Amino acid sequence: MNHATETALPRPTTSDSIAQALSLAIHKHRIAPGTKLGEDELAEIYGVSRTVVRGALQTLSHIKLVEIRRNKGASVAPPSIIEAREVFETRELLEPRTARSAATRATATDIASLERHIVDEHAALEAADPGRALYLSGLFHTEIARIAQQATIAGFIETLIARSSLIIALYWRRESALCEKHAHHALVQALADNDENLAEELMRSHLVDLHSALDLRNRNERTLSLKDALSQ
Amino acid sequence: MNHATETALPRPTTSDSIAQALSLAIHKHRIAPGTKLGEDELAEIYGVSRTVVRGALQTLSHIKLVEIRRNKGASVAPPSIIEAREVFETRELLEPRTARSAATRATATDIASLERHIVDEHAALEAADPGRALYLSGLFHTEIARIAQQATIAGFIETLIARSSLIIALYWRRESALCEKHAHHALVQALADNDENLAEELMRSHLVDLHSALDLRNRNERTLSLKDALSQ
DNA sequence: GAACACAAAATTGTATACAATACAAGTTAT
DNA sequence: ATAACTTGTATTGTATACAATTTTGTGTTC
Repeated sequence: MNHATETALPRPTTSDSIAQALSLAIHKHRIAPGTKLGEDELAEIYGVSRTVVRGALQTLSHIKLVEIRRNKGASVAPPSIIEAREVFETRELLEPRTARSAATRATATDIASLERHIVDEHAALEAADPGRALYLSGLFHTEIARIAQQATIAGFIETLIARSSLIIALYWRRESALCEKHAHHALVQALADNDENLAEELMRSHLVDLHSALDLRNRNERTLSLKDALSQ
Repeated sequence: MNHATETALPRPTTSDSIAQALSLAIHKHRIAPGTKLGEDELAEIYGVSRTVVRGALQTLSHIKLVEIRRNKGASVAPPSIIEAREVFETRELLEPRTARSAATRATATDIASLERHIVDEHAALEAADPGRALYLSGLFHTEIARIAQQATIAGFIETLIARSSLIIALYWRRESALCEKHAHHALVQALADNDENLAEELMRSHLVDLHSALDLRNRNERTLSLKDALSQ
């Protein structure tokens, strides 16, 4: 049914590349929480068998980006308010400490990489592509975790950021702008100066800002759900 | 070649139950790190198709209990020294805080459950079943995370404990005894008294004790040695 | 006897076929 | 008209078949 099949995607061969593609689409808010992810549908879109799609969906379910219910299939996970609180509380526990480690270990190359991220992020905002901006914003945090050289914690943070994307899709208050530009920039400065205390504190307050920009009283029933979102 | 009689098999039907069974066997040190987990072999043992086994292995690889290399198959993960340090550092970051929350929230039922765990643990030790004792010891920590009512962190801790089991298999120093009985008991007491500070501190020192009972300078190759395997 | 080349076997990756379950529509009965 | 039941269709769960890759074994050459 989807004519975009040809133009759709590079050439994902393995489950992981499909998981990656789906993850990206979810991060960029091209697929909304709750959207059904039918196996046949995805198999056709990506030009592979259901076997491969199934592997990808299982991978994504492990990081709680998708929810699989037995005999019911997979759909993009819609985090509850409780889960949303937990995710941000956990981020507030892990990331400041990680930022501190990153400040200790950051090299010139690392700083350059982070600054490039920020430039891209600004470009996406100017191009009125908030989905991409959000995705890059998450990548920024992931990158800091990588710099901290704690692969285990970095992995946890990565899943928390993925879930944050879903949470933002559901609970973000329109009123509050994505005013992170400043926060990220200041953070990079602290890392460049190897100022551990400042980096930790900046990260903490940045996360608190993010957290408080959510409306965790009731869910935004932003509707949507068309699979055409996948035609990159 | 192992025979089906070795591993206990209730009646696993789905991937998850097989993952559970394998996970248990690994926790109990019935399967050593590095052991190859052939798909056909497992499929025959559990009486299911490779499809199902594959799903189980993928699940276990997500929590880093098994390692899957493309076209090479799955084997029980052998954590490196670096990974071992990371895992315990992360536990030392997460679990004391979690114990604090648990102290706040623990109910009489929770305490009873933990005490039952301890009794089982002692029983396993008396029965000279160190594998089961180790498994129950991990379950004790998992249970505390559950009591703390932070499902997200509890999930992280669960995977850390699973990996700890592998780490202990590789790096545990024979000299240091499993002297946790006391530590666990004191911890339960603190939880029962809702003494948050004490619970946090006890958990912290307990983890430090565990950590220091590891020899993280070079890998113990005993579990992989052929002669040991054949001498029994 | 060691090293290389190549063929055979075994194992994993992927696709397809079949079985089981859930969902929707239509029928009948009260 | 509503409720319960039945049947048909769509979707997921599992098994099998085939393709691709790695590993193993053998034979040849130096």
